[in-house]
Amino acid sequence: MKLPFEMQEFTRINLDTTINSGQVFLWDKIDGVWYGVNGTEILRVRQNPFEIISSQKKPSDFFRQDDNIEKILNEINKDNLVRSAVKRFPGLRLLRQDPFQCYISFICSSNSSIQNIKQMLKRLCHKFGKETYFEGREFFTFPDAEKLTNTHVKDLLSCGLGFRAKYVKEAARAAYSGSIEFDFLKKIDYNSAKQDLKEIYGIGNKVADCILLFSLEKLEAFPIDIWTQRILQKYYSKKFSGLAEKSLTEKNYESIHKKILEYFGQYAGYSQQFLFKMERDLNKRNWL
DNA sequence: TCATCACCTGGAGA
DNA sequence: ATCTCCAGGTGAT
Repeated sequence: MKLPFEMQEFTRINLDTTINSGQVFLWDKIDGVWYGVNGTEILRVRQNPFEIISSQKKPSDFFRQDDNIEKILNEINKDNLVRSAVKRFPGLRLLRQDPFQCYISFICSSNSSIQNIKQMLKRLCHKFGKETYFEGREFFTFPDAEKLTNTHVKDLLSCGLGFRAKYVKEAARAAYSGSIEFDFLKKIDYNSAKQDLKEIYGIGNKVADCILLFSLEKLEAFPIDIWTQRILQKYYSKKFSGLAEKSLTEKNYESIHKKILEYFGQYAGYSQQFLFKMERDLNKRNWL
């Protein structure tokens, strides 16, 4: 009999845990209140009492409050490891991010550290975003595709993007020209959307999965990075018949994902978030 | 198809 | 102080 997660402890969103789980980069806690940039939207979120204030008349459902978390938790609850991760991080949620920001953010994430990624994105906003005032504070929105398309690579370099600058420029152009269209990617199935994303210079399996999971409604996406790989090797090498021990080639990545999906089900991405959070926390060393 | 390697940059550790 | 090493990968041989 599976352990049912139905207590309020698990269904209430925990902001600290969720924001500090490596999904988002442009969030700051000021005087106990979280402020974040989501595309052109600025959010102000308080934990207790729980309150979300958006700069937009029509706020996005950034925190995925429409998710049936009880059902999801029970569905991914396949073994003791996931069970302990869910228990250890009650209130951890996936977020629904602005697709363009998410797309650029994870292109910037390659071979970088979270601290660095935050710096890069902050500078991108400061340099190319719109200055706005919200709740008595100054913010810079995330630049749009047009703005980033029309910027010089050297200006991207000045934001510290390094070799990612050319990726960002090209990716922005693809979004601006319409050769990649997020609303369309939301509608089509996971595999087709992933294939389209991987056409973009600078997007491979891992980055594509992050974009799909965090902004394009593909909850079966299961990004496999160095940490996920470690998790698979440490705890799942038997269940997944040694696949996790091999290097992460194109075919292997796909094969692993297939098994993961069979095992964890349609909400596999949620299981990834819990496992990732747990493994990173285990290895402390201020990873955020 | 697969294994190697270079890659910008900034921060941590030696 | 100065250096090495590495970080949520990807693209090119």
